[in-house]
Amino acid sequence: MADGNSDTRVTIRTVAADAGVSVAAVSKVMRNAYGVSDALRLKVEASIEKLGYRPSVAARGMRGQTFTLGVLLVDIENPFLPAVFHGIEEVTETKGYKIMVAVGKAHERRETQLIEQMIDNRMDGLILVASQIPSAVMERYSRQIPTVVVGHHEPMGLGFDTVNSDDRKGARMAVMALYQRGHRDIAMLGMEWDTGHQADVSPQREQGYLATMDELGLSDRARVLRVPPTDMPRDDLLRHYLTGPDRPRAIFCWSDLDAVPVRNMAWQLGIRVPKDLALVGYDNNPVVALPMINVASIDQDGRRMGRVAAEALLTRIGGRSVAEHILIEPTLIARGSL
Amino acid sequence: MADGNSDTRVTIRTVAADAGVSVAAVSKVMRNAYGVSDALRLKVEASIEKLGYRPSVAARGMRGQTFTLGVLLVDIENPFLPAVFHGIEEVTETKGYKIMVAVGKAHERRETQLIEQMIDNRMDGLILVASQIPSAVMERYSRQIPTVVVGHHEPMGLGFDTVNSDDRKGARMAVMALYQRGHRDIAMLGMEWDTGHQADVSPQREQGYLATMDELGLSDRARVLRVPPTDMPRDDLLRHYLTGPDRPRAIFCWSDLDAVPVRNMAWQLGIRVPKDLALVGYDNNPVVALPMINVASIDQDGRRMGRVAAEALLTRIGGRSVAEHILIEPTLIARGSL
DNA sequence: CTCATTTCGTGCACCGTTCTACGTAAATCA
DNA sequence: TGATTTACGTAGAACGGTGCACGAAATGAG
Repeated sequence: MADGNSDTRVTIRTVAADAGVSVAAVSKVMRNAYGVSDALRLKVEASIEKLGYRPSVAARGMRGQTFTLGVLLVDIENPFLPAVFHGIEEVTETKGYKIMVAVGKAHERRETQLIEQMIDNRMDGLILVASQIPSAVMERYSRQIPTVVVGHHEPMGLGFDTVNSDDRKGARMAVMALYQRGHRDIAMLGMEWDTGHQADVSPQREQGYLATMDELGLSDRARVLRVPPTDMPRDDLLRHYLTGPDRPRAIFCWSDLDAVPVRNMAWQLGIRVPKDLALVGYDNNPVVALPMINVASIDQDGRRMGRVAAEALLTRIGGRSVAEHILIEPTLIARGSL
Repeated sequence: MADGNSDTRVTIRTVAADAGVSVAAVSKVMRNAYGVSDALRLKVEASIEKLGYRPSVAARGMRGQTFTLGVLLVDIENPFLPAVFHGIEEVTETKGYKIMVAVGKAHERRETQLIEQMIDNRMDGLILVASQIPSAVMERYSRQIPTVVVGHHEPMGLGFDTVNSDDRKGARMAVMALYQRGHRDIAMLGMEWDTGHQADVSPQREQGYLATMDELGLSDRARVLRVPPTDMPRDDLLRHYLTGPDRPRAIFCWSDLDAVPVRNMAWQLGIRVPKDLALVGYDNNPVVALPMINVASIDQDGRRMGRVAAEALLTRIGGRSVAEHILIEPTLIARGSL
C-alpha cells in the first residue's frame, strides 16, 4: 500500500504526469474502457501502484458511476438484517462495488430522508430491506435510482424488483409442523395493526396461517393474538394470552423477536414447553438456537436473499428495466419446542 | 447502461435563475455564509422550497464539506455496537450531519479498505468503533481526516481522540461483586491471544481482573481461561473448563457473547447458577436480561459513548487539534447469576 | 461634501473525474 | 497502391458546487 503522507493528494493528473500520458488515458485504464493498449495499461498501472492513487468518489459521482450501492436496513437489532447485509456484500465485493449502509429505524420520514441522502450521494443503486415506505413512494424513488426491495411483498411493482421469502409458505410449514405433532389448538402471534401495510411480511404470514388452518379444517380455532412492537411494555399482555381462558396449546409467532419473550414468559409461569405449549417462531434468530431457549423456527436464509437482491440490482444497473419478483423457499428448523 | 429518465435535475443554477440572483448567492445561503441580506435569503429560500432543490453531495465534496460522517463498526451482531451507533446519531442528527456506516467484520485489511473508501467519499470525519486497526495506522489516517476512536485504549494517541468505557474499573466491579457474595475462586474468561492488540478492551479487562484479584489477596487463584472467537466451535472447550479438575466456582466473562454460551453449557451439564457457579458478563447484552438467562453484567452505556464520541468529532472538525481521551464509568447490573 | 469603511452581491477560477469528438498511425481490403 | 476501416490516444467541455477577489452601494466620520 505504501502511501507517503498527504501534502498534496495524488489525483488522476499526478498519475498522468508520472506515466507520461494524458488524463483521459488514465481514466480509461481505471474504468477499463475500450481502446487502450497493453503497453499503455501497464505503464499507467505501474504509476497507480507506485503513487498509491485512489480515485475520488465525489469527482466520479459528478459524471459517471460511483460504484457504490446504498443499503437501507429497517433496523440493526434483528439479526436477520445483518444476514441479508452479508449476503449483499458477498456479491458486491467480487464485482468491485462498495456499500453504504443506513438504518431507518422503521420510521417512514426518516427512511425517505435517508433515501434522498443516498440519491444525493450519487449511489448507483439502492437496496431497501424491510422498509416501512409505502409502495407508491418506492415507485417514485425507483424512477430516480435503480432499486431492489427486500422483505416487502409487492408483486405488481413496476419500477423496482422485489426479493422475498415465501412468507405464506413459511407460515404453512409452521402450522403443518405443529399439526403433525398432534396440535389442533394453534394460535398465531402477530404484529399489531397500525397503518395498512399490507405489503409487509407480517400480514403475509397471517394469510398463510389462516389459509392453512382453513385447509386443515381448523378455521374455527384460528385466531391472531396481537402484540405491540418490541420497544413497548408487553409482559402483561403476554401473560394474559398464556393464562387466559382462551389460552392456546400451540403458538406460531410471526417473529422470533416475539417467540423469545413468549418462551420466557411460559417459563416464568411454569408452563412446560412443548408439553403444555408448543412454539414455532420465525427468522431463526441465534437466540432461539440457544440450548436453554430451544425454539423451533422458520429460516428465511437471509444471506441468500441478500445475494439474490444484489445480483438483481446489478443487472438492473446494467440496463434491465422489466421488474423481477423473486420468491425464496424458507425451511423449518425443528427444535425441542414442538 | 443508464436508464432513461427524465426530469432534468434541479441544480444550484436552476435556483439562481428562479430567484433572479447569482449562483454564488445561492451557495452562500445554503452554507449560511457571511454577507447575505435578509431580503436575499428569503428570496432564495423561497425558490429552494418551490423547486425542491437539494445540493449534490458529490459536487459539494469536491471543494467544501459533505456534512457526512463515516462510522466504522467492527461488526453488527453485538448489540453494544448498535447502541453506540444510536448515540452517535442522536447528536449528529441535531447538527445536520449525516452518517454513513460500514462494517469491518474484525478484519484489519477490510477495515483499512473501508476507511480509505470513507476518505474517498470525502467524509468530514470518522468514528471507529472497536476497530482492529493498529494504533500506528490509525495515527496515519487521522492525519488525513478528523478521527475519534471508540473502544480502543490509546491514551497516548496524538492525532485522534478516544472514548472508552473504563474497562479496568468494570472488571474490578465484577470481581468485587463476586467477592462480596463470598466467592473466592474467581476465574476470568478472556479472548484468545492473537496479535498483540494491547489496546483492545479485552486485555484491559484482564488487567483490571488481575489487579483486583491481587488487591484481594487472591492472586494465587487468578487465572484467565481463553476461548476462541464466537464463530469457532467452542463447546468442548467450555465443557472442559466447567468440568475439569480446576473448574472455577465463579467466572467473570470478558463479554456477554461468551457469558451466554457459558450459562447454557452450565445448564446442559446440570451445574446450578449461582449455587455451583456464579457468573458476571460484560456489555449488558439484551440476551442476558432474559428471565431464563438472567446473567449479571457490566453495562458500558454504549449510547452515551456514542454521544460523547460524536461531540468530540464535531469539535475536532470545528478546529480543535489537541487530542482528548475520555473515559466513561461503567455500572454493574446485578442479576440472579451472582 | 469627501474619504474611509462596511455590507452585499457577482464573476470566475477551481475541485477531480468522465466522456464525446477528433486526430493520427497502423492494419485490412480491393 | 490507394481507400477504408480499426485501434489507440488526446484535448477539452461538462458535472454542480465552493469561495476568493473584486466592485458597487450604503453607511459613518470628519
